[in-house]
Amino acid sequence: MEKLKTGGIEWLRSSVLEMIRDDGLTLGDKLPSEKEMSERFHVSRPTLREALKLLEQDSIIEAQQGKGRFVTAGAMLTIARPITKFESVSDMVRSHGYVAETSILGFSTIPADAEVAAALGIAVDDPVMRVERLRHANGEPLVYSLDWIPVALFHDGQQGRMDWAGSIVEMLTEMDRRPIASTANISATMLPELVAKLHKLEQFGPALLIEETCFSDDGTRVIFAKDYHRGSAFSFSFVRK
Amino acid sequence: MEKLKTGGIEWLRSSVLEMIRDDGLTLGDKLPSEKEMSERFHVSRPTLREALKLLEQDSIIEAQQGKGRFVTAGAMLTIARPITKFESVSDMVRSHGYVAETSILGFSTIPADAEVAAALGIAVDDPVMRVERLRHANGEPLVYSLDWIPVALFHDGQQGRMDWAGSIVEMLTEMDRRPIASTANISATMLPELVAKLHKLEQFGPALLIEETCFSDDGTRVIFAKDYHRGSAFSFSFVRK
DNA sequence: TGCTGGTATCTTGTCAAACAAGTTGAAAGA
DNA sequence: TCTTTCAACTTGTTTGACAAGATACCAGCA
Repeated sequence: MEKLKTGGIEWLRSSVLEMIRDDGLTLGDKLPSEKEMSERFHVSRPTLREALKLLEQDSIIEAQQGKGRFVTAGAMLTIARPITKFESVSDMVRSHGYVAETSILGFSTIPADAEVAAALGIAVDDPVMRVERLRHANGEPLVYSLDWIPVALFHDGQQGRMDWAGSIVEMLTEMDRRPIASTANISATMLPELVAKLHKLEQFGPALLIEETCFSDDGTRVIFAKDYHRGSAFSFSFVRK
Repeated sequence: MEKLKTGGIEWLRSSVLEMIRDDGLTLGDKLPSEKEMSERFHVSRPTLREALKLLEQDSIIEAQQGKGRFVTAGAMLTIARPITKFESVSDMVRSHGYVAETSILGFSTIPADAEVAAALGIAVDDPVMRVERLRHANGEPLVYSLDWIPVALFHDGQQGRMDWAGSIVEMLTEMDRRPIASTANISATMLPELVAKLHKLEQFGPALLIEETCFSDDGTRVIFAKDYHRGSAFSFSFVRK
């Protein structure tokens, strides 16, 4: 029998999902038996079961010994761009339908304070590059961002030649330090008074503040970011279960 | 050989996690081979693989054919109470360290407007129970909540005898309509002016607004809720990857 | 000595066949 | 008609086998 060249378990997982959709299975409906599905997808039962277990973990299907597998409520709740999907602020702004420009409000190398040091897992007073930026569209401010990046990540003083207007994610990618995940914290606040006054953002209104620490694939913490999203312009979706 | 009486795949999954922790495995370290682990946990290789695939989906481990399985960055980012975990507002407030009281600001049966009808999947003008509540601790307001529940869920006019001061989740549980998941939307805003004025909440400040539609296990939409969390008192964590 | 290539052996990926255990429904018996 | 029994499904688990990629080692050769 031919192998699973098509792309492993992940392909099988989405094949089953596709089957559920195409066959019009809805909540409570019974899936074909493991035997039947393993024949339909040309895989063995153990292999199929690995894929089914993934769907089970997402509460999309449910198994009942002796009876079969059934579509559960999790299948109904899917979200296009959940906040739990890691993406750069630039991509996020784009996905909200804005064509935004980026202004550099300032950047400098400074010693890390206690908060930044703790977030990045470095020592207090270790040097970090601090970048302050504002994204805006049609003259309206959208996101006020603060980013801290450990200077230790840069080679031989290359931080001087950086293009801070672009995506920091892309910049780090070229340095082989692409951030792939983060732990984040979300809250509501006003812009810090000093910031609002300095950059004429008194009309910004309530902001959705996302503080996140980004990790590269080797576990290095590469960015600590505070992004103030203008409340009247942004909202994020997610699934709770 | 004895069966997996201890609790199925989920038990096996956490056993592996526990092993990673106890053996002090960190990022990039190699896990024992499948053969070795299946012997250690007294399960067969296919069964073990089902559990390992779950960890793989969470980016906690990574498999490389011919080399082995390795701990990846996802293992480093775990969060105690992620916002993606479904829980009642009461539990959430408690977990933030508040001993809160609930005040009923009002409740009434009204026809659903377009927004509520769309969220609950019912027709406009279908009757819904609207409950308006405020949670507060030490005289300080914490969460202003609006809940809409389809009247169709109640039997023979029992909505009059309800105890709205308790958790709506618990109430629905007794009606065999326990909400188990939701799709949610988060944004930052101020309290609606009218609400602030009517209930003396002018000092509430910026609020974290979570709008969510809750589902019971049979897929019925049982609650549409708008919860305004006081910005200065709440923040939520989650993992992005 | 130093390099090359093959081989044995480790790993994960997949498959086939079998049995255990829970569920269901129909046939057999009272 | 009602009850019991049993055969046939289902998922859960095990065993054994082979394929394919990675690695270490060792013999052979220049």
